Amino acid sequence: MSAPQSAISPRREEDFPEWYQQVVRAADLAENSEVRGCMVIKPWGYGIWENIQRYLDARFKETGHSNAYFPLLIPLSYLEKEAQHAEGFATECAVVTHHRLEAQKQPDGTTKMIPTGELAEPYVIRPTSETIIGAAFARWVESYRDLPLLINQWANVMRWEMRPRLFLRTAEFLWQEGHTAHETAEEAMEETKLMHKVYETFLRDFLAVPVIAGEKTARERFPGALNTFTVEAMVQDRKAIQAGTSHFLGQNFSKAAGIEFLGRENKKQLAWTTSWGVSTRTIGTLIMAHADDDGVILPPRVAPQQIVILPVTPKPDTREAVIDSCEALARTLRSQTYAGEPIRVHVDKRDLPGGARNWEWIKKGVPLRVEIGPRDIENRTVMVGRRDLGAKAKEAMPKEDFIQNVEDILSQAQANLLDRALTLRNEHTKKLETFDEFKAFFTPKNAEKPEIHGGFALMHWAGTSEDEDKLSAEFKTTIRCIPLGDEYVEEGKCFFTGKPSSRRVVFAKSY
RNA sequence: CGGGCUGUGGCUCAGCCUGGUAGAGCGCUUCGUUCGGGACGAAGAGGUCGUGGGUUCGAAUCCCGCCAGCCCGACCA
Repeated sequence: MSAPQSAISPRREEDFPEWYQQVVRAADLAENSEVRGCMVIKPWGYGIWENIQRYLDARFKETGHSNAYFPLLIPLSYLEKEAQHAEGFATECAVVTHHRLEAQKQPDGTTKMIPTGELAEPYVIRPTSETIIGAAFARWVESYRDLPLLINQWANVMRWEMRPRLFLRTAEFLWQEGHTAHETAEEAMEETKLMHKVYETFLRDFLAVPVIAGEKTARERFPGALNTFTVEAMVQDRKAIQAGTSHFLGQNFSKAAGIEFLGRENKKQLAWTTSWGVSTRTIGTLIMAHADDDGVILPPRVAPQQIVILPVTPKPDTREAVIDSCEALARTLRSQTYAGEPIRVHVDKRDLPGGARNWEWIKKGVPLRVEIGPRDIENRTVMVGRRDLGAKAKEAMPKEDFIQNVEDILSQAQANLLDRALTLRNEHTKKLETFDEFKAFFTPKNAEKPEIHGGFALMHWAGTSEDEDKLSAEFKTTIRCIPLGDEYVEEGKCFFTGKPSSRRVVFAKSY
């Protein structure tokens, strides 16, 4: 009878991880499958991914990259070529050891399939493709004239994670991985930074998620990389999430794979390589950054549908006129653009109780809901609900005004989400000086049932990887990055070792 | 991989201790009444109780093995 306080239970402050799972379910984004750790991405969730792909793919092409595709299976020996890399991924690899099945009739009449045909050399299902792409690059590169080689692939990869969570950490996930080879270290570093910048812009402008861009410490680096650049977002439980990484691989992988070329001085040289990736994890980031206790809130730019029109049909005799009016409005809106693309509009004509249908779209996070009923047709008005202003927000406006201003309204919704996320991050980012302050910041007040606490701590740091281990063991905090901006540069003293430090780093708990 | 817990209609779960052969709420279908609104009533569909074995006249319930999932650790995009 009476509607619950909020559509999602528990609410964020009650149990954030459970809230997250319920939001994913309520919005019909994805579900756990029968395959351990692997999810089924449902149309609404996949629609988000398609938009992410479309945006990023355009940026990659603009910056000179081409798409290609490499095998899912990697010869085991390839993974052994780069020692650090091999160790980094060793504990999470699925291994293919057989290539055929034999049907065996059981006494009870059933059939069992027995793997036979053992492979001489097992294959590993790619956890990432540096090694096999490196082998291809070695074949493709002979001269400095073949460089730079700028390749991206859209693919699935598999990492046998211990504790999977929808979107955030699944055994199989979708991503793009860029792989490039260059003549000089400078060029490769420039590429690494360029793609890092692309990711930062993507998160901010497209997903409305502000990020701190920075460099990883040695402890947090990609296995085999000389440098890893990251973009770190803060989500609503104040934890950090790594939303994209760009790696400067130096000559490690060229050495391992033999990516050699004849240089301008007729000398054999090793190429300098990079790799960079963004995964379906960004969908989890998006949810945790923006969703509220009534479900997902999608920034318009990434929403599969930006506007859903809901015909209000109280009486059968006006139903057809209302639907016609909705369809006409949809056509008008679709002929307009937002952020350079035709506006995506859906008319939900399903014969469902109006309230239930409305709530479905609230939980899915569609940016604008537009209701049109018989009275609106008479008055030439529409009821507009902006999801970013809350589930209940609803405003009547003349239809012509809405059509005139729809692009602005979408822009405002997009900007509002970014502002809100930025405000949250600023509120929970603190410059701290002492170990005691650090400890207080990262210690929950209620140890039994830890409340949402902490955030980003900007600390002076001059410690070692072992010191990072200690802090990680005691507080579950890690250095998320050494941020790039000038605002982090200042003289001070490391809070842990007391040694002099010339810039602050970002400490946080993370996903 | 260690420690704890759990597997029962689509979903959430009760029943298990004290064995007698399956229940609720939500969801779904149909009909009616409502309806600018996450409505109400009635009727109905839907379950080899994770799996294999054992004990028993009889097992969702007791015992053993296996599998899967969840939570807490270690690992991670």
